[in-house]
Amino acid sequence: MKNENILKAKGYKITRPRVAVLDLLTKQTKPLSVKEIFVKLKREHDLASIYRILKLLEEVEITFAEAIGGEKYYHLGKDQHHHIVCQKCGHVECLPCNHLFNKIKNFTNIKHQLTLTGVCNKCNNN
Amino acid sequence: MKNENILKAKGYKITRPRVAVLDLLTKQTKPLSVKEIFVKLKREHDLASIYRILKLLEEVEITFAEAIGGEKYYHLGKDQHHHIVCQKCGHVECLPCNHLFNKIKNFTNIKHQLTLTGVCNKCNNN
DNA sequence: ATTCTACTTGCAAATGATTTGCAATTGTGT
DNA sequence: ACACAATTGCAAATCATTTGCAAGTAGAAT
Repeated sequence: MKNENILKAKGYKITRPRVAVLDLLTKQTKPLSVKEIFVKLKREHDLASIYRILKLLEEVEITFAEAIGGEKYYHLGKDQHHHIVCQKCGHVECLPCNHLFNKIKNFTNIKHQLTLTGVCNKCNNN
Repeated sequence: MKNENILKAKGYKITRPRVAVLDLLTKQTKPLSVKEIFVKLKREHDLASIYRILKLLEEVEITFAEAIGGEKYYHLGKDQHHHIVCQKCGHVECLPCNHLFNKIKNFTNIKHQLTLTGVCNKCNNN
């Protein structure tokens, strides 16, 4: 199902800023920070609205977010893939599994972090 | 080498707050947020100092940090292991590889994020 | 043990990311 | 085109983190 239809199906309106964010994310090959999205959309939309839109898109599972160095980065889609981030300049690249070892050659001093999230027992019970 | 000696060897002083943070981290079995460290130390030390201490400890590789949902969590040591985080309450558990599948049984709706960090080509060249 | 000095801390204020309240605006069904 | 609820834009609040600076303290020298 097309992303806009997912929104519509759940009763959300198709608004200019939402379309703008979706269209922008569709073109990306790497995750964007909220600020980057704001700027790439030429500051035509309110930053707070972009935050709200991204949170909504995350809730309906059109996008997903990752915390990289104190900032959230957003992505379309659910296909699992990963990232490699420069410790100095913050440059981010996507890391589909089959490219992993090629990309890694371009970095030194490699470290990794794996974080799983789920819903814990306690939260499942109330 | 003992952690305090690592500091001393690099010319840093062994101060009350630094010892307090190190001692606290030594007792933990899970990563702590800065706020948690501040509270567990009974607010006896300045929050800004704790930030500075943790940043220092990270630089000299006594601790390492991970961004979990917009907040940094700190750990002693370099041994690689991972975390599972409740999406609702933020509860964090450590995930040594050999325990991975046991822990996962206590969570539902599991997703994962792998982030590698390194130093990229550009940063290596200047 | 006392003094000296540079490194550290504590406090307050700044910064950066994100959230929230609210009035004005705008999709969407009728 | 109308009406209403959902959504946006703006401003102000909040939360994590950083920074400037004066006062305090660890550790070397005396």
